[in-house]
Amino acid sequence: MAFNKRNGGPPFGGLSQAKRGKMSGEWEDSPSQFEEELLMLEEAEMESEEMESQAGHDVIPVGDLFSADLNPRWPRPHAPTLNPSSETLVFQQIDLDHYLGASVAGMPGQLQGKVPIIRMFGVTDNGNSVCCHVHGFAPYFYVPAPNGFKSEFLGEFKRELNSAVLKDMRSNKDNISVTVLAVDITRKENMYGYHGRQSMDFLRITMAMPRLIAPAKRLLEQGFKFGHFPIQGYQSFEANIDFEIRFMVDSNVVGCCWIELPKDKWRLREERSTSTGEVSLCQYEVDVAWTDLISHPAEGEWQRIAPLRVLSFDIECAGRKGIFPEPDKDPVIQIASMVQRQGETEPFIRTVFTLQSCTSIVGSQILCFTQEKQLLQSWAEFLRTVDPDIITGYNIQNFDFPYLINRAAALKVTYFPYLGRVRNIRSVLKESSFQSKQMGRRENKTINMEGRVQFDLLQVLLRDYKLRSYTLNAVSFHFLQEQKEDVQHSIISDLQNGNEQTRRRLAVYCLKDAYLPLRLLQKLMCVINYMEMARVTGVPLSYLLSRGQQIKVVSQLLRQAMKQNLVMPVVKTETGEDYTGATVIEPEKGYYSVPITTLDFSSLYPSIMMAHNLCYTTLLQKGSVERLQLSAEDFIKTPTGDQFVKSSVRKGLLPEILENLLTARKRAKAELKKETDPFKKQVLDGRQLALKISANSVYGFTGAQVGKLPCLEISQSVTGFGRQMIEQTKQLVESKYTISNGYQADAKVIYGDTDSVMVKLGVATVKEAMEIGREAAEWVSSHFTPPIKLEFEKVYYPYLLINKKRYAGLYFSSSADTHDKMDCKGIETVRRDNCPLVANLINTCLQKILIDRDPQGAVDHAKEVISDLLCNRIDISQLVITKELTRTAQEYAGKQAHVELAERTRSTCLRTLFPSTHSTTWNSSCPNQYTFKIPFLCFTHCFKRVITHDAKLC
DNA sequence: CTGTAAACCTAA
DNA sequence: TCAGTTAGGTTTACAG
Repeated sequence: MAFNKRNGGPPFGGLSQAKRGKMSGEWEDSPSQFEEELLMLEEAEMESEEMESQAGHDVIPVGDLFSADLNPRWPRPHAPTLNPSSETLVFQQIDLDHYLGASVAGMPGQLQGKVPIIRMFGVTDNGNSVCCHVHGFAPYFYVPAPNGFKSEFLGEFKRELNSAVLKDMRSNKDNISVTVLAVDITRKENMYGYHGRQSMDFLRITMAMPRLIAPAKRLLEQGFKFGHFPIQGYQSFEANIDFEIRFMVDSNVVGCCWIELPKDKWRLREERSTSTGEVSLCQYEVDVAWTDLISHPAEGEWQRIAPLRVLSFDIECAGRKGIFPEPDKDPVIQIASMVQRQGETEPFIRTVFTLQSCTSIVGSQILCFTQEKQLLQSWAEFLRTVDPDIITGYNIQNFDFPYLINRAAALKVTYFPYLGRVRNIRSVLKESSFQSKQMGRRENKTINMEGRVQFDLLQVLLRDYKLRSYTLNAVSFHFLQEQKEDVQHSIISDLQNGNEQTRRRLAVYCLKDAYLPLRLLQKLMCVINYMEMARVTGVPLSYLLSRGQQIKVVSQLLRQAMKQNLVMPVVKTETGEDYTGATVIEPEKGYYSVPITTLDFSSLYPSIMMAHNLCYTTLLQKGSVERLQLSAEDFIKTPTGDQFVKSSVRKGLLPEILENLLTARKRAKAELKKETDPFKKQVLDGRQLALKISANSVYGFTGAQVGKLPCLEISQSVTGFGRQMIEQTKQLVESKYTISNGYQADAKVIYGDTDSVMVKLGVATVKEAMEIGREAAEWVSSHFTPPIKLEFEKVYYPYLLINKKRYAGLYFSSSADTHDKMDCKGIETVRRDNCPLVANLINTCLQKILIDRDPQGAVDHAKEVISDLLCNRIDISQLVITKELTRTAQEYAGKQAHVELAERTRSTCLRTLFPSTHSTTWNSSCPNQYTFKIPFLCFTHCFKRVITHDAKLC
């Protein structure tokens, strides 16, 4: 395990390679800081619980592991008996899926054969787990009714389609006799394009199970004949919607919302024995009709979060020297787990399962096993007993879980791979790879775990944060200023093969690796932020980590469309030409020792879509203007020549969604200001963030050519308006702020990108630059349609404009007297494809130029560093590009890789500072002289400098 | 030596 | 069956 994610440790080379002899002295000495923390946890609990369980923290023999007497904390709190006829059941839903099963007597839906059943998992306020089977909801899609269709043809259509689908099946192992459950006529309108608010007859086709939708759709598209109607192809609508999303949209359920089952409307399942008895491990297992459940919008008291159980774990494997551990050969020797209730600050279960004996660790429980099989078996039982709602860890998705599953299979631990909440569903490993423009090619492993959300912290960080390194050690240091326990992964096997003391050392390490993800999850408020995102966009929590951006927009679009009786077409994806994006104003490169005012359009693309009512439902396709006899006041023509009706004719769905998102965001921000409870504050902050991100992804959705519903007319109109606006802004500012209008100087827009302009107003102070900036923003805004708004954001003083998308400056916004920060865009300091030496050097140079205003100092500093580099006086860690390290470390393990890498990065570094394309790297007649260039020094009149050194270049 | 893709990463 | 957009700078690899 250590190899993949654990190349953290101390930066290699920086610390001496620990030898066994030295270390054995070390670990018996003082306990680490982490051990002291564990001790404090223990003491705090002893006080509050008065020795509730002494056995819980000793090394206990296997056998009575799961007895509540020995481990009272493991199981969930006792679940009071509920009477369905007189009591309601209320729970927060956290995961949702569907399965095919026998119908349950008394519940709606087909009676024969297998029926789709929605399964919701959740937790009550009391911390009890719930599994709720929702009955009677069937998948469906639409096709337009053919011309001349009448309701008396419905039966025939249904029969013909049913037999066509049956015939199409290659095998029918479920022995399905009915595929089409129902066909109904309904009035709907195609959401793509404006057709004069004409609703048409649509056939709503309900299928027996979700997987029958695709063949039915295909058969109808290819050409379908029924009754006396001629053969014809049908365009399908909403046939590509996930069944879970379909259910959630139709029943008004959003991700992580609270569900109420009214009294007398639900049924409690009996013990396992009967055929329709309990199938899950949950404390309450119930049945309800889909029309009977009540979904509460996340407002007021329904914003709260149930006391979810979050389990974090980490495994250690005994790999062979220099070989990445392989599950069919190398044993799992330890598994550390920590369990925390969402909202609390510390884990209440801290345990390590070890192979062979292990000295006790205060504040945690150690369970020792002599057989690896038994260790695995018991850990699986531990997991099922603790019954976590959320499982986290570091790289658990692609390493720990797959390793455990494969190892358990190799050792034939039959009852290991049942990690979900449904008794008879085996957790299996699936390997898949997918591709996207955003992420590139990604190989991924997945394991099904019904009812539990896998929240791999590495995946969260990869999605939400751009970091130089994603090792647990680096990430912990970055966010927590804390690091892993110091154990080199190369000695893990030695520690295991030592004695109970050395294994204890390993256990502390393993525990900490389970603890850190929990701390990070808390610090970054992942659970809250993701829950808010699930609530705002309406998708299940698990989709946020397993799926892309589009599903979130689809979910919102369908919800909005349903209100207006609009249906979404299935479009075949074909990639065409790219469309034109934003304008980047040609920069007037240089160093500015005067204040530069920056004006920004806030939420540019969303506000353009709102201001001009751009939507699928308002798009006028070719010939529509004539056909619908629209007058010039009814529609607009966008800069790209596309036409859309105005909101007076029809208000678009997308503008509506965006308005809802942005007003909800304003409200959340206002509430955030008033709120004093820190916990509620976190929730609100998570929400406003989710709302902002959601608003910004709507534009991208319309432009995604390989997507669910691309509409390039919308996206190219949006960017077209944007281009027009930035140009107009430049002209407005430059025309008003002139000497002839009584201002100190002629204003000049020196740069601008997409939604911003940087203006040299010719004023001497930051204060003036701010004042005029505010006034200018307001004045320019008045030239645009609301809610488009230009805002004054900041003043840069001084400002170094290197190139398009590359600049730096001191950022003034809160005060005119002191700068908030040094802002760097696009420069080596913010790029992750440079080694730290380059980033630090450039950063220091920028500081010297911008803060100290000492360009010569920058040059001197650069000389010094480069001299150190040439003379081999630079620490290896400064020369490493982390990405390359992780790649190379796997190619050749061990120290040799580091040395080779250092050589490679040293030359990379030299190339960066002595770019061959721009200047001569060295003078061959004078081999000790190098000309170096830091690209922006040219703006400070210290362009090329010659450095002389007397070291040999490696 | 020059020109040009491709790879990478960032700005917005 | 799944994947948000375009613009643009910089370095590297490679062909001619």
